Amino acid sequence: MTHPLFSIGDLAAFFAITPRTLRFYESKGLIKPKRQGLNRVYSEKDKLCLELALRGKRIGLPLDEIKEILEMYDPKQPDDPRQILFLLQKLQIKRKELINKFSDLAETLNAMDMIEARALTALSKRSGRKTAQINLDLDQ
Amino acid sequence: MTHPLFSIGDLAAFFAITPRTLRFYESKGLIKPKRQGLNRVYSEKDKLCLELALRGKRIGLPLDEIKEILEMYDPKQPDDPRQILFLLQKLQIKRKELINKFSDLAETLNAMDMIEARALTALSKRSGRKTAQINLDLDQ
DNA sequence: AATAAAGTTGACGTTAACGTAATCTAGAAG
DNA sequence: CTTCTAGATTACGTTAACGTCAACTTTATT
Repeated sequence: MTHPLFSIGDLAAFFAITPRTLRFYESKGLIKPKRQGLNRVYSEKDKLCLELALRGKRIGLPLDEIKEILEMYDPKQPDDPRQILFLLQKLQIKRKELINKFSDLAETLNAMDMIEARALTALSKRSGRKTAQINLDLDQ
Repeated sequence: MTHPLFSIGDLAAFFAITPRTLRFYESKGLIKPKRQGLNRVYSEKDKLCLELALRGKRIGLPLDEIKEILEMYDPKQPDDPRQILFLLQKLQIKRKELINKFSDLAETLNAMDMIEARALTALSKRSGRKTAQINLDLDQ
């Protein structure tokens, strides 16, 4: 069961990013692939880290924050209880930030619902019938 | 009931941003304050737009996307049903993007839950008791 | 042996989103 | 009348997150 390894091109293609991005993330300490000679070799774990990182990006987190989260994710658990406590505190803080984003997202979606409702009534006032038809067209 | 008006300094202070940011957003077409002579004068509506914009920023939207959303929000509804339909389509697209962010956020929070669980068990294995105490300290 | 394909390391370029500094103006306060 | 103070404009500076290009190496292919 030797875990699969990936070249920089493989991984870039898989996530639809460029090799440059992978090298850049490495330079920022987000991923630390092994080497075979000069060439980078990515493990399954590196792939997973990258997935987490890209998810972080999609929700608008800067790379240094993503790095912090990845460091917490590191399977090398700290032994010292004081360090664990510190990690738990950081987790709480990050969690609150993310939950705030959650409500910001929810409110933004709410606002868009209102816009849609307004547009739909404006439309039905003009076209009389056909509203149901139009809704069908729009939902997928 | 004359609606309240704000200077650039007022509004900046209210949202804890700088006047520069307000001028910049104006230059990008996000807000269009009136003028008294040279000075910008912000209405309640401008304030609301700004609130939406800042919310958009917090969830990681770029300014040009925020601008698109604000334009949809514009109370000047289009008359032409074709334009309304176009707006509804754009809304659906944006909505899906935001919902994707939602799930990304949820999964990221999930990952953090797993990290926390791991850290908590690692902690309890070491410190035996006291786990409940620690949880109390951390929640809030 | 020569060429193509994929990878490596610099190093400079680019875009977004402001920060910052200089200079200018209009109104308020002493 | 001078002196703040707030705001305006212009313009250059900055940071993050890569893009792009040049020059070189290694491996695979014809």
